[in-house]
Amino acid sequence: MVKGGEGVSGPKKIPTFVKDPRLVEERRDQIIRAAVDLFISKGFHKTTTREIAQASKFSIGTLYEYISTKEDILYLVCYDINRRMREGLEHVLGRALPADEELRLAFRRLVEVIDAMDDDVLLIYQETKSLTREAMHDVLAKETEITVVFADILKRGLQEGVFRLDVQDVDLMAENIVVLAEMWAFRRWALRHKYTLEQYIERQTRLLLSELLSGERV
Amino acid sequence: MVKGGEGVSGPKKIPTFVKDPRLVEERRDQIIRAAVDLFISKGFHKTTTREIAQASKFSIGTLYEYISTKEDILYLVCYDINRRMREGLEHVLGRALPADEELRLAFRRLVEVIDAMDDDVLLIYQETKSLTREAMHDVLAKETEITVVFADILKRGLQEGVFRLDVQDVDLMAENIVVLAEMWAFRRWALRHKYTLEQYIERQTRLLLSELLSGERV
Amino acid sequence: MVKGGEGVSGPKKIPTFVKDPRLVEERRDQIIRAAVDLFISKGFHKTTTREIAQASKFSIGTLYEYISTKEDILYLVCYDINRRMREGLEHVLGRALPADEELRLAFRRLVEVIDAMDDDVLLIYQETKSLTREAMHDVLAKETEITVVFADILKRGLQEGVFRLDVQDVDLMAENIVVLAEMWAFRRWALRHKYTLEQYIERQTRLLLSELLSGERV
Amino acid sequence: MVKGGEGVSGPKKIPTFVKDPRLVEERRDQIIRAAVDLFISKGFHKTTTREIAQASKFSIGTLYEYISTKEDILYLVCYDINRRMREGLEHVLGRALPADEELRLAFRRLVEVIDAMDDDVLLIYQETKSLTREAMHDVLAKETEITVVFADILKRGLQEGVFRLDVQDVDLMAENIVVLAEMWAFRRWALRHKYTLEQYIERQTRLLLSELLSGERV
DNA sequence: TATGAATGAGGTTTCATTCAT
DNA sequence: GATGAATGAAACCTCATTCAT
Repeated sequence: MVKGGEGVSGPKKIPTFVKDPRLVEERRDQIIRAAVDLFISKGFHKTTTREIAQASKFSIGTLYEYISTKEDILYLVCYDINRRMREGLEHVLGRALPADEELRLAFRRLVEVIDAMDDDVLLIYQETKSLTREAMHDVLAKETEITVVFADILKRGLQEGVFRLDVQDVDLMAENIVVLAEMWAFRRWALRHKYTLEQYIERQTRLLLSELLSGERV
Repeated sequence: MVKGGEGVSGPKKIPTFVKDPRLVEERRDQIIRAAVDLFISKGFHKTTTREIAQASKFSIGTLYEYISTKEDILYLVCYDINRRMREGLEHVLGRALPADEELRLAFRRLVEVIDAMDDDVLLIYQETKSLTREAMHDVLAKETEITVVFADILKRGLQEGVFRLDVQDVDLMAENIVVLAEMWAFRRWALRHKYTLEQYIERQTRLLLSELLSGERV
Repeated sequence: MVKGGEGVSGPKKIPTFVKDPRLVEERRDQIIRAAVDLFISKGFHKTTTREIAQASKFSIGTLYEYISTKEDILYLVCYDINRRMREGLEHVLGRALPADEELRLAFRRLVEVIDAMDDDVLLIYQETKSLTREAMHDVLAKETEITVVFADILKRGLQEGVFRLDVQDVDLMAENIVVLAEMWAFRRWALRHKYTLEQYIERQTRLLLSELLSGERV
Repeated sequence: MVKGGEGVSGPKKIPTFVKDPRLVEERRDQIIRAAVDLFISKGFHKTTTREIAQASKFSIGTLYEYISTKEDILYLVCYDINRRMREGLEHVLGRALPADEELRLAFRRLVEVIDAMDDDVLLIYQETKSLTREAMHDVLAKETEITVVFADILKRGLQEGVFRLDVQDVDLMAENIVVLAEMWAFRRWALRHKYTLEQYIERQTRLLLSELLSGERV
């Protein structure tokens, strides 16, 4: 028998033997919660499926009812991390604010979210390459959504004349912003003992805006 | 019996059975050259020691005369990558240039070096965590040297009054610069199809200097 | 993940992945039966785990579901040998006999048991030292039980006035008796071509009792 | 080229490339001295030839000039141990003493020698089986010499009417005596914390002679 | 739907021995 | 005679995955 079910938990359909989609989602959440911790502390390759099953509180057999490959679990985990990052950002968007205020707020929020899930962000950086090409694209696409948020703010700021920035640099600038936020996670070994979270946010914001606002001191 | 030789190839002494240090260095270079390619294409965990031996053109037994653990190879590789990055940068330093000129040059050079070894940089980002704590510190220390280069340029620029920058932001700015350079490697999936290397360097340089130079357009 | 099951097969708990204790015991018996023969004919170190798996009629993977180390197998084997020796002796104990009669009977029985499992006894002598300190103590403790049997008989004989023996020599004498029985195994190269089993038992018994019975010829 | 030399170091000729017999003997002594300690502490199988070479203070290549197999080293070691035991005994023989006095003395001496080299005796018990059939016979033959010493004393005691013993039991009794002496080594875990060396010798001697001397208390 | 025992390919590492120098 | 680098078969053990119950 071939796995045919269509448990939905992201763009990529992972085969399952189980018919009830609700059950599939619930179980996969258990798997993700268990696996993310293990991947963080031991890395993907050094984590065994047995360990994941055990931490998920079901048997190895049951685990394989809901996924077909260990790599599927990595996909679920990576996708979920990016989803959580994206959703964490959502919170502060959509309010009717001046572009520079929204940028300030969104950047702060992003760094805060990353701070709260820094191990997860690190995991993404380190293990994404273990995914299939297809799965990797899915994960990166989710990541791109975050960049787009900032690109949109920048564009609006340009239109509103708040930012001083060549229009063709918008995308690059958005990319920079996201990377400088994630850097709080992947360079924490260099940053944590020099700055507090608050200091980091403030200084990066200052540097950033000094670049964007027309010449004035921020 | 414990491996006792002292083949020098970085701060951390890796035990070897072979007594001739010249030979040790030569053979370890072979190992590094072979391993780096394999690690890049398959990842550290999916590369087998046998493959490394084969690609190094000697037997598995010989391989283990020069290292004691597979992880040693990863250490050698990571250390070597950072060394090459650092050395690539060296090239453009020490000329008597104005700080902003030197920064421009150094940044350009760093991105060029990273472009030439982008796979290697990616490798560092992805596999460093597989090292022992001690080995990891060694590797990160080597990486820090690069940041220091930029911090020094920034300090000089401040003293010379060329840069507009709060003195307490120097280190953070240096860190930013290095990350924005390395980003060319680890975000290449997002950047390569938007910018050429030249475009990337120019735009990032522009953004960077607009931040540092006192209000003037660059 | 750590093996956590509790398959009982002696004082020392050997970890297993398998949950059903009945199965664990059954499979370990298979392992013991297969391993003891191999250890006898090739020695512990020259026997490979694959050979043990093969002789146990299951795959190497299955073997490692029931033990965690090759040394565990040696422990199981050694412990089992001592158990069998001890149980073989049990047979003749507990009848209401005069002390000298019981001693005669117990010694005869012990030598017979040892004769039937002489290879096993040799194995104990040769391979016990390959065990961990803890495991070794377990095995030696089991061996001590046999000495205690004889010490008890001697004590009773003293109380009943049957034996002529300094009370402080009881333990040493018991030790001597067991060693002289086991000697039939570990000196067989010197003894087998001079005496039959029956001759050996009779002569040793005679020498022994001439020592213990008060002056009379036996 | 085939090893052809005839370095003499016992009955069994071990091939060597080296012509000078003096050198061969000297070097082999070095090997034996180094190897015996290693075998005692780690066992024969867990000791590597590299370790032996290192402890012998010459290179692995040189080691193989004087032996042809790791097993040869075990042979040299075992043979040497038995030689030393035999020679230790020699010391007290050949004086014109009454048989019972000589027995007393010889037994005491044997236990003392064994006490001084108890690890070595243990080694013999544990590793002899790793020898080739031929080599093993050589080693056991050397051991038999010790038994013969005691058999001779017993025979003389019989002729002189000092001992009460069936003549056909002489060999068995001699064997018993040697085993009870060696037992001080191979049962030391059970004996050492109950008796001092002196107590052990005295008590065993008493038990022994009570068996041999005609009914009198000793 | 859930279980967990069974599988075996394949991973890392060791080490006795050789042989060119 | 001495050296020690090179070899590669083979050792122990792991673990993703299956499938009968």
